Amino acid sequence: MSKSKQQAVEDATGLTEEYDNEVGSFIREQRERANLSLRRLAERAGVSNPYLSQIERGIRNPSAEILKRLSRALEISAETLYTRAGLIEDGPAAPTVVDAIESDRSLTPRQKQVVLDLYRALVEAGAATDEPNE
Amino acid sequence: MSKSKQQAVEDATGLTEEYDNEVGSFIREQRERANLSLRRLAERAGVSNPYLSQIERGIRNPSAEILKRLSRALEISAETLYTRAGLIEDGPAAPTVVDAIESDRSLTPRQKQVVLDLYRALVEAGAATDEPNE
DNA sequence: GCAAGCTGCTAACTATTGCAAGCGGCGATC
DNA sequence: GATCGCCGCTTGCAATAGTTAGCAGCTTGC
Repeated sequence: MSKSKQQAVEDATGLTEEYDNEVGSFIREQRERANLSLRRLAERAGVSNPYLSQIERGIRNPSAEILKRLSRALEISAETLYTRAGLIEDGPAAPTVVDAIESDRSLTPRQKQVVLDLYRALVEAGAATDEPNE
Repeated sequence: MSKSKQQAVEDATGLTEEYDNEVGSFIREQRERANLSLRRLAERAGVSNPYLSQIERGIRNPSAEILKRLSRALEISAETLYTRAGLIEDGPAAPTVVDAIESDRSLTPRQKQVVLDLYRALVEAGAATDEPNE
């Protein structure tokens, strides 16, 4: 092959370990959003709690296996976490909230309706009064 | 999950689909399909060649970072490799509701919290009492 | 024959992951 | 106000990821 792929090598060796620090804070964010203590999430994911603590603070760089368990325990897709960790180039196409709720398995149709109603109500209110941007 | 059938050229490698959940044999197959020697792929991916050898034979379990570099060097998507490595579930285990809400653009962070709280509360309740399906 | 070039693999080593044990702090119950 | 339980964090230590150096085999050319 031609040497046109030097960029890839250079990129690969140069490396991307600079912005993987945000995985930790992202995980912590998701954990707190789920109202889980560090220990509870750790147990749920099958990871030791000190290690999770270090992951969240960016001290340790978790393997994909650990990330996978954490994504499961946090009920977010592994792709999202990998993207956040810089392990996947482009993020997964964000599904719409409505689609996601519709295809969810842990909710009854009635419950879906409730969540959807709330979601739509908030969107309506937000659109009328305030911009989503923080 | 049907794999691509671009096996028009058989290469007489005789490898075929022997791989199970192993990433290694899949990587080796892709490498040979690209007519790359082990050393060349290793260099291209920025990995040492003995290590790549061990990965291909399933002796070592590569981190996601290494998989990412290999996927680039092989010019296949990282998702494919991760799925092959069993690091991404293409199965139903990952509900995307949380992701969808998280990445939604029409909600403020506060509103997201509200919807997520409701969603999780319903899931919890549903799990505790009655499942919508199996 | 034999050196030069490749192929993939083994061995020994270092660096990092990931864990168990244990720390001090904070709120509740007695 | 001591004890219990949970919180997150620090500290060593075992396991393993990933390295460099070097092995044997197999061609090609001199």
